[in-house]
Amino acid sequence: MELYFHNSLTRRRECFAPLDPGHVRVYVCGPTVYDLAHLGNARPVVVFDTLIRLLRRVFPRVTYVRNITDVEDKIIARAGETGEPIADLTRRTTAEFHADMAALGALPPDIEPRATCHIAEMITLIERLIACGHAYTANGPEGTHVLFAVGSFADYGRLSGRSREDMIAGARVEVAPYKRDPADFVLWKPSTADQPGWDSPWGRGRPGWHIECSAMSWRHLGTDFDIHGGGSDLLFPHHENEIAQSCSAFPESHFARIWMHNGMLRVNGEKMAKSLGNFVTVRDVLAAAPGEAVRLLLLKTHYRAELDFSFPALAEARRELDRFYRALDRHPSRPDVPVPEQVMARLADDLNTPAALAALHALADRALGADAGAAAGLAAAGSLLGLLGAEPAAWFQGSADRTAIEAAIAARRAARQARDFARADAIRAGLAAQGILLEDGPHGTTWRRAS
RNA sequence: GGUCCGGUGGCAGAGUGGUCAUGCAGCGGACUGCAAAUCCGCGUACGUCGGUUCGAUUCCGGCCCGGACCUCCA
Repeated sequence: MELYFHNSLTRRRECFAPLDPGHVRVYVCGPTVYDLAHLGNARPVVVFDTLIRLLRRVFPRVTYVRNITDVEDKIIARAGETGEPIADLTRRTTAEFHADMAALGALPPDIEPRATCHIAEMITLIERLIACGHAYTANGPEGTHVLFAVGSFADYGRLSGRSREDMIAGARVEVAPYKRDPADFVLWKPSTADQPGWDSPWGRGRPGWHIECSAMSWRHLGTDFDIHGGGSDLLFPHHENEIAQSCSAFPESHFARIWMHNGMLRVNGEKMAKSLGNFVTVRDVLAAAPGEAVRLLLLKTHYRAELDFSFPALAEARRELDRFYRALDRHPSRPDVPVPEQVMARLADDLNTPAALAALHALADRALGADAGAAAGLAAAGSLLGLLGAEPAAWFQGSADRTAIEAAIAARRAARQARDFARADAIRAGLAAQGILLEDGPHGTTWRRAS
């Protein structure tokens, strides 16, 4: 099956042809670990998890690398504010990130490199860049910086589609005096005694942000690989700088072939961001709905579009899952079948998850109409999307007090048989007040938690 | 100011040059003691003004509106 993806670099939909059809290699920018993940941080994780699941169905081997940024000025700042040692802060936050992403049904990457474990590779890369004239050292008040010379890379600005003039005209930051060109960016910077630092040819210091991804992708995927992903806000400068560094250090290489960027999560029309204070953490959202509903909410919008988050939308995603699970519940024994063609075709077209979900609804319709094959197809399609992995009973009933509920149902049955409908309805209303809904069917009464 | 993306029915959200998205909500009906669930049916959607075309929501241009990036950001 042929896959097509929108390539940010060419701004076009392209047929996906891996460099090695026997081994697809993907790199996605991971979190900076200094605080709990918010839902915006979770979107690329869920989106690219879904992409990886699709790639694994189509290609024999996939290596998925997603880094952890554990050296960064925000981490230093946070540790300074709270007094928590940096190593503890990054370890704890990484564990919280893992737990939150697992709750959203995201499988771990194959390799999760940490920046602090790749300082040597970064230094090697920076030395190469200096040697071939793409980087230079400059002395500031705190010590020696190494900067990338943007002017030395002819293609700079190609990914983000901006000219050098644009970048200079729009510069809102004060330009450090040691820069030869205002657009030059830091590869290595000096650390004071109380900041984390590593010995280097330029003295004790720490890396700039961008070099780590060039170093880690090189180390784990090689100089050329297939897909590089991340949020659209990383397009510039982060990804632009990665390209400049990697392609300059390895002039014969092309770095990533396809760049995929997910759209931003919004709240009330504005980007969700820590700096705006309008974020909801994954924890907040998980307190309001099961992780699976959160995942579905994220997949209901195409990954490249912006997505406006709201709690009512989350509740709607949960109701949608009720319908899927109801369809599965009709057919308790479901053979393993391939993912239906309709679903595959839609995912193969730039990971069109909303269109694929419409196909899942069509399968649910048929399953509710007693088509067991459709139920099996629905389960298979759900599995590809990282959804519908629970047992319907677990989805509908969760951890409610089964014994008490069944006793109430028995009492209500007796009342109904005596045609005491007032009492029967009172029992039903009492359960409803506890969030338990009853459904009378031809084979007796079943119950579920309200959604 | 520069670069880029988008404006679809009550809401969410795909897609297409010429009968259908889909979901949620709503309304009517069937079923039910009443509900719930399920099933059947319903609602003249494509920001605006021009252009191309036999025909445009879909292509092109202007305008209006929203958002992202240009600084840390998923």
